[in-house]
Amino acid sequence: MPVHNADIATAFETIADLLEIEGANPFRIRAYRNAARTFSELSQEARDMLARGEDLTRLPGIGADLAAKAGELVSTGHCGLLDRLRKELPPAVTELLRIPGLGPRRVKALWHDLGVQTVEQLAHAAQAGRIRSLHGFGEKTERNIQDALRAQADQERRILRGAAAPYAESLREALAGVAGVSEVTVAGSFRRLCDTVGDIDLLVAAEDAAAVMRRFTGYDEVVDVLSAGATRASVLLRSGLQVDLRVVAAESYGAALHYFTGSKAHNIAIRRLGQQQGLKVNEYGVFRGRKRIAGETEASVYRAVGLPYIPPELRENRGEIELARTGKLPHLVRRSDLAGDLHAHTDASDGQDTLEAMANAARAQGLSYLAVTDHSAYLGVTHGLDAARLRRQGDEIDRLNSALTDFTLLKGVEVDILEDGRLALPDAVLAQLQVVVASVHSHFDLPRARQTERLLRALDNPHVTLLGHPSARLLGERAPLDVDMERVIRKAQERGSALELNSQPQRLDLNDLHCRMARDAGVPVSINSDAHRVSDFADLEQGIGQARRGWLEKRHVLNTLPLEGLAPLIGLNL
DNA sequence: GCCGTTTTCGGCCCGACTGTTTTCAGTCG
Repeated sequence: MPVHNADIATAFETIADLLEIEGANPFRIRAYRNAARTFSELSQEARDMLARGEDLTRLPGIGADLAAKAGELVSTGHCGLLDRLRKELPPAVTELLRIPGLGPRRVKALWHDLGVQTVEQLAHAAQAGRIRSLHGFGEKTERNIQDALRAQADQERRILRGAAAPYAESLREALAGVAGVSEVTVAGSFRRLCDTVGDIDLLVAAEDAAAVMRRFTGYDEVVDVLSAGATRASVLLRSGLQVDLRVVAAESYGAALHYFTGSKAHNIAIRRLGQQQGLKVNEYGVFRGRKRIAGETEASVYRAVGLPYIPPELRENRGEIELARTGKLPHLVRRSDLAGDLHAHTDASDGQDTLEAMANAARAQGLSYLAVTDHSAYLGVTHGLDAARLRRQGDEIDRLNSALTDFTLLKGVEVDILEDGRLALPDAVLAQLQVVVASVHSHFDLPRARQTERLLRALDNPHVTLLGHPSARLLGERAPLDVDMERVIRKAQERGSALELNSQPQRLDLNDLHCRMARDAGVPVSINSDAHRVSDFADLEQGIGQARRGWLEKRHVLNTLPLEGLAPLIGLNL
């Protein structure tokens, strides 16, 4: 069995968990966690790097020891340290760390003193009232554990950013209405435009924190107050969403916004950077000794540590700080840069609106071209088009184009990629079209080798313009295809094809890391709506957010080109 | 376990809130 980066990351994460419960040096534990992140975000397989004789210690946070352990995992599938830890501690106890309120010390006590290893055993121990007798535990803690177990059972961990937005917005409005409040911002992963969010983080600048706290904990959607102090509180909404609030004075707002936006890894890196310059960075400001030298705005915080402003979408400690230091931050693509859209449906297949309505809606969104890409006939459920219907649709597009000014409809199709990588329409039909989006809509669980070959073969078809929603994931519903994306991107590069960044909130596919891999490989990304109704063009905003997280600039995005610039790249005669 | 414009040793981000304690450890973000 080949060992993938995700396997290495899981091994290191488990080592970190077990070391933590053992009470090891916290910095050693952090080293394992950092390494897990490095491997999980790596754009190429460590296995391949080693095969090429590359040195893993060049990776951030990987020294001689961790490089050797990664090598051991790749060559043997095992890690001596992990095997030893597993003998000393039942690996199931790491599950207990995921329960809010349980950290390493308490997990260790539960296991050592009560023999509790699993979540089930924990529930039983709590039920029987055996936890309250442990040193450092009490009745309240025991009750909190039971509550946490119940909450975990019926709560999805992360939800779509788009689904969280209305809750965030109405809370924001409620708090903005409190007297003395000058600013309210939704921070956290929501502000970093992550595709999903685990909770909502709200930051408020106010003269009177107590009034804000009262309004927050008394908000009518709140079903539980998890904690509430003088400047910080957490609540649970009826929807199951957790919301964290922090209130600061206006003079600290920028520093607090920076702190509360994260990511955690970015914050740590910035604080270390400050530390090296004799500065202390916290949510109240940047301090030299006792003197505050910055904090009113985020820009002032960055300036104080010697950096230009870094947009929230980049704050993941994935190299943005180094780029900022050298003045080489990317100029991220914006919604207004989009000139067209290369993937949309009409009521000819599974869309809701007519060709003409979709054209008008796209134009109203400021776009100058739209590829009409209804489904191919293969999928019965979507009323796919065969050769004859595609021809008739083409005639209608010709008629509309002659009537439209400053706007062009392109003739296209979203053709299914069959199980073996062939396409669901004959080449002769595809050859008549201007835009061919090839997508996977079936056989999602093929083994990695076959799935990868399938996509490579589809890209080998000379008529394919771009690969639609390449991982086929549906957030919260369907895992991404098990596929070697590095090879797929390389193939697209060889073939001169593009990859889609599908803007549907549930897809956002390519993900941020794969966008960056495409960028590095010189493969253009097309940010498409995959609209099925006129209102769906609004989703492009989310696609742009994902693209920005993937470091894409205007020049990396295919459909920022005007039609005249796009045409030669996709083999189009205007 | 990593790392170096001050270090090859001795540091490693920083503060709020809770509960169990009687001054603070544990957890979280």
